[in-house]
Formats: sequence, structure tokens, C-alpha cells
Amino acid sequence: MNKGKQPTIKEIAKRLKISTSTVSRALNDHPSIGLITTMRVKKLAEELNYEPNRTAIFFKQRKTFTIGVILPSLSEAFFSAAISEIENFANSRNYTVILGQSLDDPERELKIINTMKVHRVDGIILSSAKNTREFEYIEILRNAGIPVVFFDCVPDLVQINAIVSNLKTGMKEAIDTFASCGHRGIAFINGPAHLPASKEREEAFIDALVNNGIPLNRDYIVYTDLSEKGNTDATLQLINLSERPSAVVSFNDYVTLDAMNAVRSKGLTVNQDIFLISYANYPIWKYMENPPMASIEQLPGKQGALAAEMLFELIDRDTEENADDSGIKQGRKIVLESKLVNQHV
Amino acid sequence: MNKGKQPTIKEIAKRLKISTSTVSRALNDHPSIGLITTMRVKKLAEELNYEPNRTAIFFKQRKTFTIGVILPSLSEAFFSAAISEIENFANSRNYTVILGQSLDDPERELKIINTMKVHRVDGIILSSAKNTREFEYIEILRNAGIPVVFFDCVPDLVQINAIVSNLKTGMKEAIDTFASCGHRGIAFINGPAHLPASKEREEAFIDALVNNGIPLNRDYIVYTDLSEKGNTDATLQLINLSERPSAVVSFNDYVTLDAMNAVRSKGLTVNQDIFLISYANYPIWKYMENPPMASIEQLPGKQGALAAEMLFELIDRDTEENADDSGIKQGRKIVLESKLVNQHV
DNA sequence: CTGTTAGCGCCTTCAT
DNA sequence: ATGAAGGCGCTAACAG
Repeated sequence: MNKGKQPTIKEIAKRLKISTSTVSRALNDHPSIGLITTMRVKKLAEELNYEPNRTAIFFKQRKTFTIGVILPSLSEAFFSAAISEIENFANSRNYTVILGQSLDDPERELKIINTMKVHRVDGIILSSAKNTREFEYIEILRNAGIPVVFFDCVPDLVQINAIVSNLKTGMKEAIDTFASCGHRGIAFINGPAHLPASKEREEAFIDALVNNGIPLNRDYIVYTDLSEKGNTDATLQLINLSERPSAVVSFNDYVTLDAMNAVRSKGLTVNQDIFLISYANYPIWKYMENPPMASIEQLPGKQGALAAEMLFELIDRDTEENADDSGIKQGRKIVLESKLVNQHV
Repeated sequence: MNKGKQPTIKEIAKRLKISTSTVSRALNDHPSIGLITTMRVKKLAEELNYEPNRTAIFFKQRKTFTIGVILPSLSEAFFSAAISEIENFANSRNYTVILGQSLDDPERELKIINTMKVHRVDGIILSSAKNTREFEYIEILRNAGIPVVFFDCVPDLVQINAIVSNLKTGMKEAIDTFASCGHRGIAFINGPAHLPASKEREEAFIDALVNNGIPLNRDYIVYTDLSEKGNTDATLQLINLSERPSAVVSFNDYVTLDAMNAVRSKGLTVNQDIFLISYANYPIWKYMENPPMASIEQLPGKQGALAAEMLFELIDRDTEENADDSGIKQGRKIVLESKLVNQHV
């Protein structure tokens, strides 16, 4: 009937023969408004099916009650787990989440960030694209006054807020496990060398080997750009060595999937000729006949929740417009331990 | 430095000693503004790093240039493919996409719809939660003047816009394939009986059997609520029959995943004791040693693109506020064929 | 071609 | 306890 004609406080004011300010205050439970007036206003609002026009409020308050979440991929199990927790947290604060997927493309990532900036999101949670090397957008967002919290893929910079995973603990557990099963030929398929996450993994790998008294063989560390071909090539590189390793840690479960195909293509058998452990728990394993030995869990849900919590602290601080916007609010990092999870024994 | 103080057209107007309307028009390439003025305005805007305050524009124009997309799950391959195409389409129109996942929970779904309504999205693309039986939200959105396009999981109603998949073509191909391989014991694991998608599949299943001269065995049609347990139980029901079927079509690839585990748990071998075909192509198959025989592709990307196209037509029509908002714009449906895709032979 | 004016819906001083 | 008035940033009649 009344097509699209949403009632406004003006309408309510007119009908009740009072002023719009009174209506506004009544609706917001302002203490200075009489109980009877407040009730009358609320009753009519209910009847008319009144709903405040948020766009007007956003405009007025310079806030959108919206946060942006930018991830390389929405479909990876790791990220969907993080998304769920972020959404839960945001919803509890009556915030809406805008999602964006960079597909690991820096250009796309920048475009998404600009869109979010234009839409005036109140804050951003960001897992950077794997291929991003330039982080000008940090400056852009800082200028726009939009707080950012990184997680998972975090640029190697000091002045940023982030939830970071301690990749070393998990790696140590993985190598210890392999060693205690008698493996001596332990190899590592690492990700792109420029990633902080790769550097940290590699350090941990070497440390753990030393710790177990296993000499480091440089040929046992190979790299992939995380593409299917890269993963396959890296695996074949290991398989084709004269002294083929019997155990392999890889950058993540997706690398392992391709590695398993490569292993099979060479007539070898997983969990017999070669044992595998990788980062990030990928639930599809339970449907595989011959899954990897274990995964190193990185608690994406927890990381997401922590990132959201940190972001809202920053947003709240901004809102309270504390005069001291000096350096205090920059550069906090929370570290989470990674942990080995058995899949198969 | 100038922390947060975004320049406005007012600022530009003042500096250039012209009126704000001129600035506004110049910025929007209004033809009636002199070339020189336009240039001067644009130059200064550039220098000041001016960016229009969208929240003000949204407010003024009663539009948010935002569409909502609500799906049961963001991580299912089917939906992520659809999302990508929807995003592409929306971006080309300078629209932002707000994603929401219902997790097949009607309550969550309703909440998301309300959030989107409050945020005044200009339109919604919706794949309904599997468990939703009440569609009051259609009325709510209609009253709010927000156009909706359904796809994938479409309520069985006349007055809605939707992209629907013709599930029959794929089913026919699947049964034909089984039959031509000599299978006579062909069973079907269907989804919840209340879903239109289940009814259509079942009809097609029966038709296709008849067509191949295979008598229908009622025991060969079982149902699952799509939970892991439901899928497993349904599969075991078939396996435990005195005359175990040799071929099974199932509701979708996720059902098949659980079915495969059930098959193995009984000591049977996929692609030997039992052959499988299911709806929706799930890319992880390529990592399985023993994937199902085939999948029935439903072209999620194409469905998404078509849904977006249809939605924008509705949005544009609303904007042009054609007086004849009679029934014309209600109830259009576009049908897409489903198609068998060989996985393994 | 350009300026003036008004207003979108809401909130918020400042009066009363 | 309530009203009147002004303004957020931008657009769009309506004048010149």
C-alpha cells in the first residue's frame, strides 16, 4: 500500500502534535523526556512501523557501523572460520561486515580497500594478498582515519596492529614428531621467500632440525609460489633427489594437496614412501582415503575473534576522540601459538 | 596533519569563489558548466585530495549503491563461484556487495535480511536457507521496496524473480550414463522432501529410469537432511538392502563425500562395487584418489551473473520510478540447463 | 552558464 | 520537560 514511504520522526511529531526533537529524544530514551510522552511516541512508532533511517544517522554521526574484512579467499576453510567469528563479534556490536576477496591479487586488494574507504567503513580487518609487496594502502587508510588490524598474512612492519601466529611452535612439534618416528630425511616445501611467514617457517624448520640432531641438507628446502604448478614442481624436485626425503613439511594444506598428487604421479604412496605434515587444518582431510599424517593448526577462528576485538578497541578509541592520538594506539601485536593436530597417526 | 578533515565542495567553492552547486555540477561533468570552470574545479579537487562523502550522497539520493548477497555458505565452491561473478557484475556498475551467510539457519537468514534492510541495500540476491519454510521476509522486503532475485534454492512461489536450474537435464544424462554402462540397480539419495529442488530431482530420476526401461524400486530412493549423519544413514540404508544398488545418484557432491566414507566403512570400493554421480561440481575431486564417476554441473558462475543482471534491471526500473509498478516486474524466471561433467569415466 | 535556495532525516545546542 | 532552529554534505529545482 504505502509503497516505500517509510515514516519519519517528522510524521510522528505531526501526528502527536509535538516537535521532532521530542520524538527523537523519546525514541532514544533521553532522560529529560516525560514517561508518558515517551510511551506515546514509542507506541505510535511501533504502529507506524517506524524505523530510523540509518543513512541519515550515518551521515550525521560520521559513522557507518560497518567494518570491512579483506581476505585472499572466502572459500578457504581457514578464512571462513575466521569470518564466522568476526561476524559474530561484529553482530554483537550491531555492526555489519563487508567482505572482500583479493584472490591474492594486489591490484584487486587495493581496489577493495578504496571501495571500503569510499563506503566509509569504520575499520578494516585485513589478511594481505600473498603477492602484495607495496603497502601504500596503509598510509592511505591512516590518512582516512580508518583503523586497520592485520592477521594471518601480516606485513613485516612495526607500526601496525596485528594478530600474528607463532609458526615456530607448530613447526617444532612437526619435526619432533617426524624425528621420533625415526625420520632423518626431512624436507620442507616453503612458500614465497619474500613472505615473513615463509622466513619464520624456515627459521623454525632449521632450528628444529638442529634440535633433533639432524644435519641440514640445503636440497631439502624448496620453494613454491603456491600455484598448482609451483607446488607440483617443488614436490618433484624433492622426489627426484638421489636421496629422496621420507618426510615433508609443507607451507600449508593446499600445497600438500598438490604434493600428494605429485607423489602419486611418481608411483609413490603417501604414508608409506613419504609422510606429510602441513600448516592449517583443512577439514576435507576426513574424506580422503590417505590423508597427511598431521596438520599444524593455526586457530583461524580465534585469530578472527581477536582481530575483531582489537579493531573495536581502536574504533571505540577513535570515537571517544581521545586528544592523545599520539603513537599509543599504533603497533600492538598479539601472538598466538600454533599447534600440531593429529590426523591419521 | 589535517587529521580526518576531508575537504568538501564547500571548501572548494570558497577557495574558487564560486557556488557549491557549480562545484557539484563541475565534479559530475554536468554539461551546462563551462569547460574552464570545470577544469579549475577538478584541478583543485585533485590538489586537495577531495573525495565526495558518499554517506551524504546515499542519504540524499536514497540509494546506497550496495547490494546484498545472502547464501547458505560462503565457503562452498558452488557459492564462491557465484559470488565472484556477482561481484564482478556489481563492481562494473560501481556497486558494493555485502555478503551474508545464513548457514542454512532460517533465523540467521532473517536477521541478515533485516540488517541489510536497515543498511538500505538497493537490492538482494538470495539463495534461501535449506531449512527455511516461512517466507515472510519476501513481504517485508517488498514493503521496504527492496527488489530480490533468488537463485539456487528458490522458494516455490509464483510472484518472485529467480534464476532456476533445470535439474532434469542433468539427471537424465546421469541415468543414461549409468544405464549405458549396464547398471540396472540405480538408487537415489535425495535431499529434504520439502525442497522444490528435491521434488524436481525425484521426478527427473523416476522419468529417466522409465525412459531407460528400468523398473522403479521404491527402496532405491532414500532421503537425507544433508547433515553428515543424515548422509551416512541414507547411504547405509542403500548398502544394507538385500539387493544392493550398483549405482547411486545423490543430491549433491557433499552428500557424495559422506556417502563415499560410508561405502568404505562397509569394506566396499567406490568405482568398483558402487558408482556415484552427484549434482554440483566440487573441484576438490581432482585431489581424490578415487573420485565419483561424474558430477552434474549447475554453472554457479553463470547463475550468479544472471541473477546480478536481473537484479540490476529491477533496481534501474525502480530508480526510473516508472509509474507502472504494477505486476510487470514481478515473477520473472530464467531457466538454466544443468549438464553432466565427466570426472573419471 | 552560474548562483540562490531549499531540503533529504536526524540530532543537538540553546532557549524556554 | 519541551520547542525552535541550525546544520551535517550534497544535489536539484528554480531563477537569473
